[in-house]
Amino acid sequence: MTGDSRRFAKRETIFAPGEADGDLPKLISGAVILYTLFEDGRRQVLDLAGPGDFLHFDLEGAVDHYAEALMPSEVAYIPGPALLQDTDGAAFMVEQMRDRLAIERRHLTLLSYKSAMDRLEAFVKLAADCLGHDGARVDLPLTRQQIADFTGLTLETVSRTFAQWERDAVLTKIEGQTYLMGAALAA
Amino acid sequence: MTGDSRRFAKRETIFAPGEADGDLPKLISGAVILYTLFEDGRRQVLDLAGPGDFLHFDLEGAVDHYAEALMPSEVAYIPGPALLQDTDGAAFMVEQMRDRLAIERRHLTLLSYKSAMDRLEAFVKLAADCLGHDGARVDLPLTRQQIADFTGLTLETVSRTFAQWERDAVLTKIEGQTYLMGAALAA
DNA sequence: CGCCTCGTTGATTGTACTCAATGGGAGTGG
DNA sequence: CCACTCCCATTGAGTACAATCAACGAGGCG
Repeated sequence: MTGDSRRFAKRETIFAPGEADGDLPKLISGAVILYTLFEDGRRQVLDLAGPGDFLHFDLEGAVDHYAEALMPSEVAYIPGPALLQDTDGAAFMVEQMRDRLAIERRHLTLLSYKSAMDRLEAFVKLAADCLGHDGARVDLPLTRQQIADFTGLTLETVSRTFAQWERDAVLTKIEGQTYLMGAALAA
Repeated sequence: MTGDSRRFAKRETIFAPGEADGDLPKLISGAVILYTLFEDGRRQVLDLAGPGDFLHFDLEGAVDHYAEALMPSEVAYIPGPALLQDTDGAAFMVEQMRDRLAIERRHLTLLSYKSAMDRLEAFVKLAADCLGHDGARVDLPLTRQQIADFTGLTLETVSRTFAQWERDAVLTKIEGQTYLMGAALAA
């Protein structure tokens, strides 16, 4: 079930729309952001992927989004058609897709919130679940712009809200991109 | 591949969270809305389903959303585990899930738009694709509140935008819930 | 008729967007 | 080492747009 694998540097593009060759890219380690690009240059982040997640499920058709490494990452390429031949493999793939669907729906729910704070609270929790966290410690290897593109806000609003949270000790920057979630967020 | 089937009246609940029995509900005819309910009573519409769509993919685990008929609908129950045993069946299911994922991502994109008009324009197109349309004629068997819950707006904003569109002949109400999309929307 | 749900329209307010300027850190080259 | 640049982040001021609160209208049904 393991196939070829490749390593990607931070900020490197793993694939772009239109590329698909029957192999399914599965993230072994690192973190990846999936997004689409509009004509006007705006980006919409579709998903975050952590170790174990598939980056797309297109066996043959054209993928319609970009994948970019948020940190040094390793990607394995699983032969898709072979996976489907096997009953256990098919069940595994269905389970993976169901998990993705559930994540997308949490993302949908996030975007339905009308206030910036509600959205960002949901974002931090979702990112923690997608990318992994150590208790109340979370890594957010995203730029403010990427967080904005994930939450449907502007980078300024994201910046202001995080600043407010730091003042209120809801979220504390430990160092770099690692934060400590306060009681209000840890739930 | 066909199993039992059941008919549901308009506004009837097809299933609620927590119910799942290994059979996959597939919509034969009609239209269905999938949504979640928050503690505060707010609803978030997750998806619209038309003929041929599965209403969930949970073989055993608990479903986490509601399904409600938007019009008289018929639902077939496909034995899920049996479907997975078969190679063609598994491929079919994977394809269905991939389509759902694509729809959810369009929905995500819709919710990332900041203006009410952009969101509702994307909504009308998405609903047309999900529920079917006859050229520029589209049926929107949703209440204003349901459209609001789909787009993350309020029912007042939806009402105002539709009124504006009727004045500008962007969207014309033919009768009841059937509308005619103008050039601006037909794209 | 009275009741209820759904939809429309109006007036006001608040929040996040927009435009704009400044600050800070990483990397490069003299 | 310092000057320079570039990118990302922060902060400020003003504004626009949708949310909110509220009243009213239209249709369906017992």
